[in-house]
Amino acid sequence: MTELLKQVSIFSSLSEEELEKLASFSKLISYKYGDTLFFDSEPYAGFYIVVKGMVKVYKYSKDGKEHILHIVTPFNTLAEVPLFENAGKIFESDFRYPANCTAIDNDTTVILVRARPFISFIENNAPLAIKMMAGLAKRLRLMSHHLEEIALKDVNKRVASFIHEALKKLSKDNKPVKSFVLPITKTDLASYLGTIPETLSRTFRKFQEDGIIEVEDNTIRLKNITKLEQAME
Amino acid sequence: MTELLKQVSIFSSLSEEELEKLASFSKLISYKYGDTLFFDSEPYAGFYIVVKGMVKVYKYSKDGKEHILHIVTPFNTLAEVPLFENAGKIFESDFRYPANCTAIDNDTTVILVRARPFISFIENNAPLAIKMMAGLAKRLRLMSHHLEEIALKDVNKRVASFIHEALKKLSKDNKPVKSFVLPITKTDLASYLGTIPETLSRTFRKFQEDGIIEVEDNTIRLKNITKLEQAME
DNA sequence: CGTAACCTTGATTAAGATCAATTCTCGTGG
DNA sequence: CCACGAGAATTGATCTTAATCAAGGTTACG
Repeated sequence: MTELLKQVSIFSSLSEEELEKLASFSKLISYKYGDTLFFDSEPYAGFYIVVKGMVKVYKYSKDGKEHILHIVTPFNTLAEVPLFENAGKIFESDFRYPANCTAIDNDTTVILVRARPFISFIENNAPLAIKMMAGLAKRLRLMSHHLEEIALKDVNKRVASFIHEALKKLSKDNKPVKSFVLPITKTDLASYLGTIPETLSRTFRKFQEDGIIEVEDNTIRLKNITKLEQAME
Repeated sequence: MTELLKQVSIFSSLSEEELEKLASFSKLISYKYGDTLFFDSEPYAGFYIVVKGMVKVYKYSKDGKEHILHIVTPFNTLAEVPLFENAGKIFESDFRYPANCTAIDNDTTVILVRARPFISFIENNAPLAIKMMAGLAKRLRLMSHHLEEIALKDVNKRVASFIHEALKKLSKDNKPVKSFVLPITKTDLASYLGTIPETLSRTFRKFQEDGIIEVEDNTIRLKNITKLEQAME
């Protein structure tokens, strides 16, 4: 397991010895598509690192609508919030997971890091604390961006921005990528974008008719970057 | 200034000496209503602590719509995210404020804590790092709650929840509070709730007609808790 | 195969934004 | 001290967006 832990960026500076200590209170677990890692309000055991596959973190509204807060990909962490929120008072407070989490890849593997020993571990390791803080800060920025998208933009703009960002993320070294495969179902994507499958489907169709993109199953191919950028604003 | 710093919960464990060190690279600044502390994308100088008054942190959409991300009240911090996000690489990266921030009280005082010296300061102080992490984690939870509200609830439910939470926050020791004064303009509240003043005004009126609350200027008085709770779900 | 989940398309409806107009308050300057 | 103008709030009429409702088609898996 230490080999896996080493690949997690926040742990990259740990010594072999520290990694083994970390591994000693961690646990490797595998899931299939649709398996649930934890439910909202369930007692908190610790945080997770996805090492393979993918999971979604989401909430339900009272009437059963689902909204995906984020999708977590390999070597990223999730559910660290309760850990730090209660850092000082870990033995007194009963604390719980703040959302639901389910595997959305049929071959998903995660590491569960138990909360209590980890808190002791981090208390003597300021550099690690600062790295984890960077992770939290990044998450905060992503969530603030997500909120901004949902609060300020209509569905067309959200979808256009999503495609634009996805392509940008894949493009490296001045090599623009112009197509990608959706790693999740369109239903989940709709939920992540704060809409419903019907509306997302219509939006994709409209974008095709307008010559912005081409959609074939789960592949999205960019046809006209200028039009895409116009659709974003 | 150390007297003020001492009242900030994350600094509560610092020694007199440490507080003075902190004060040495901090700066007390006063603002009037409408004064802007910083703009989105402006170069990052450091984070702020509100010690008096109130500020709003907000984003603009392309067509000028404003959405308030959060309202910051005395002895809370803001704009710490860039600090940690770049913690390791503070000297290389040009980093910037991620949103706009404006005073919304005519007598607002803040402390600006400069980023670079603070990073060095925290690097040798794991307990402080962990406390700041708790602050970030709490912010993350609040933002996730905010996102949930906006993504999953209609305006009626958002307004009802807002009133319910405001009353709950003020109620202590089994002493239910049944009225409160809005600390911000209704226009700002509308922006925070992801709607517009017209819609908020109509919602308040409907709630009055339904006998849920009474609104007089900026005072909201609860008339029927059961109906309020029904309106929330 | 058969069932269930996913996706698409069409028709309808409802929520809430936009547009427009009026009133009120408050701070500023004549 | 009063007048003026700006921002805030309210109300009404209208319009747009996207959710809901309904149905059919396609794919994947047991």
